Amino acid sequence: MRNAKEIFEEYISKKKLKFTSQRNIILDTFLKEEGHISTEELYEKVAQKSPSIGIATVYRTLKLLTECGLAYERQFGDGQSRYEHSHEHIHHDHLICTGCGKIVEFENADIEKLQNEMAKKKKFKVYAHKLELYGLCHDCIK
Amino acid sequence: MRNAKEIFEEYISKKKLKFTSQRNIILDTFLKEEGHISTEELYEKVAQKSPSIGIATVYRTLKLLTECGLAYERQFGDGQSRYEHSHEHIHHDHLICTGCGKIVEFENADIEKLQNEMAKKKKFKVYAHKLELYGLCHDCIK
DNA sequence: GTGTTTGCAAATGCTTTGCATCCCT
DNA sequence: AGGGATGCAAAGCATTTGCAAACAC
Repeated sequence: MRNAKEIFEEYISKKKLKFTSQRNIILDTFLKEEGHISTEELYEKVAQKSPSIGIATVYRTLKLLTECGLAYERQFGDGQSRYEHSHEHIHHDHLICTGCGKIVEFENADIEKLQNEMAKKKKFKVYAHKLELYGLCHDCIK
Repeated sequence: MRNAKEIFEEYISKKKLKFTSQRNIILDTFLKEEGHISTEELYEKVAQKSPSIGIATVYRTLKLLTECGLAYERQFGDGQSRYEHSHEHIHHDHLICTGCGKIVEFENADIEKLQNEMAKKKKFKVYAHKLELYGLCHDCIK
């Protein structure tokens, strides 16, 4: 299985783009991150290693990572996009606690199967999906 | 079954807010609308009836309608929030064509059942969910 | 009357873009 | 060498907010 950097380099060269040190650092930092990171948060982590990198470059690189399928973009309704890596992860969905903001991931093959059946019925070819359940977690119910 | 205006008036009085002509017009306009309307689009429709209403009031009223459960807020990734009415509609999800932007609604009780089971397993009490399938519609596959 | 709401404009927050310079290839 | 990439600041959007005047109750 190709690793993330190989996928990125392949995408870069196929599009006749350039593999710069900034893109390398941003990719590494992104891959080390678990969970759902915002551009701002990623920028702060990147700036620790390389303070001269501008946030615009982080935005531009995150867009590239999304295009080549290494990152998933998600909007949880807090006014900014959040990203997570798709590589090395099986597909999963999210339970979001509206009390404390906690995000729990889950994965359910039966739901996916039903989704695909539904898409077929509506004559869609589905490439991606988002499923988010909003509610209160165990701690916040009290 | 209470109609939308009753629900809104009830919410307004419970919160000791005021039922103004602007809120009335915005609610009426919103209810006449089918599908997924953005704040800007709703503002334009409202302005046809009552040009003096400002867009800030539309934003504020839409927030109220969301709070009292009459509107659902959705983000389809085009950079703005879109709203649809929840009243008089059974719950449904969306198929979104990334080719032409078409949005098809569907409803599937089996998926909802699985979602609730999953929430229970993770000890969540779920109040809302969003399910969106992204892909190409029949016309765009060609 | 009094506290909320409104319209306006200014402010905010996230994201994108123009441009001169820099740097892969 | 040459075209894409970068950092910066400015621009762009959608959305929110401060405030004085207007209004609902």
